[in-house]
Amino acid sequence: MPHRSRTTASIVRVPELEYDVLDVLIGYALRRAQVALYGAFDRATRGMDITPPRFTALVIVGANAGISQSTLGTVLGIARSGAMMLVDWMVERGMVERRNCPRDRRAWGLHLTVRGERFVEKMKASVLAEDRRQASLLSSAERRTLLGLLDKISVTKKERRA
Amino acid sequence: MPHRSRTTASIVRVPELEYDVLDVLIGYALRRAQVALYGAFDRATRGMDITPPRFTALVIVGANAGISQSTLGTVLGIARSGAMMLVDWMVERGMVERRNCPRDRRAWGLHLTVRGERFVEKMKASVLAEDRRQASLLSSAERRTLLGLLDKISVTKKERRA
DNA sequence: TATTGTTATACTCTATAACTATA
DNA sequence: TATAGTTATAGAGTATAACAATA
Repeated sequence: MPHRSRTTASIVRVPELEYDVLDVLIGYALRRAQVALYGAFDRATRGMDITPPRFTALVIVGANAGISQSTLGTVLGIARSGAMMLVDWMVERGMVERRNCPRDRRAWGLHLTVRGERFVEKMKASVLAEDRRQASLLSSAERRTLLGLLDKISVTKKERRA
Repeated sequence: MPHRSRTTASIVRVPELEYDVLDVLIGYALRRAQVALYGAFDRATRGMDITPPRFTALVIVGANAGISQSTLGTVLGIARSGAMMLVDWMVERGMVERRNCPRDRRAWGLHLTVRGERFVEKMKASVLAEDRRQASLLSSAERRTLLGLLDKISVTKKERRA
């Protein structure tokens, strides 16, 4: 399940066309909405060289100092090898440090550097503002409703069984 | 903006972790929901060698006989070259035919074959059923509300200016 | 045995740029 | 000039499999 690239794509609704079953599929409606929100994300992070997985990784490390690479991968829904490359990227840019983990000598404990903390704050503020701007097409009540409904359907089959 | 691969990924919510700003971002909630719906899509199309772009392309061609490759690309939000490879794939499997376009001799008119029509019907029924099953975590009123809210935020900046 | 991090490799989807035929 | 289709190339993101160190 690859993540989206930097390029701002757009799904244009062509009025003359029939969309058939696509008009009633929650999955397709989600994709259209996500493309629009990715546009907002792109504007918010322009010039920062940030992608959605990088954003998520930085926020998670910032809020969970000492987290391991494997756990980070689980949160992002990617394999260990991918999490590692993501961490490499953050380390190369001086935003994250790998420190020894006292409890498990196999694992690294990930921590934001001071530079990383500054960057994460700036990035979060910018993304949050653009997300709100895009979502300003909704009232705040509608926004809460949307978050609630999305949360309800975000359950995987595995979790439902558990 | 690459599409998702076949592998059913999963974003696991780790209860011990702080999610910080991710909990209030519409964009992140959309991504989680989309991952769950992709799981449903995967189950629905297991063994069919179908991906979301292939599904969308087949449905659109089926509902819009004679459509050109470029228009198809616009609907999917991908470049012409990508639309072409998608059409190659459908043609190789005997689902779609490229016919000469009477109005514009540069373009192809795309049409489903009889085999393609049968396949599309089967595929649509299966995907719709799984989408409903996943969305059955919602009442039908909630489902309509969700579709409406998603539609509201699916407007790109370009469209808003227009 | 199972798990963490690592490395190497391969695959999918998409973009870009250049070419041709037609508009 | 601009657009439709084509071709070739490159890049991002992810998966898988295997290995060493540790649990």
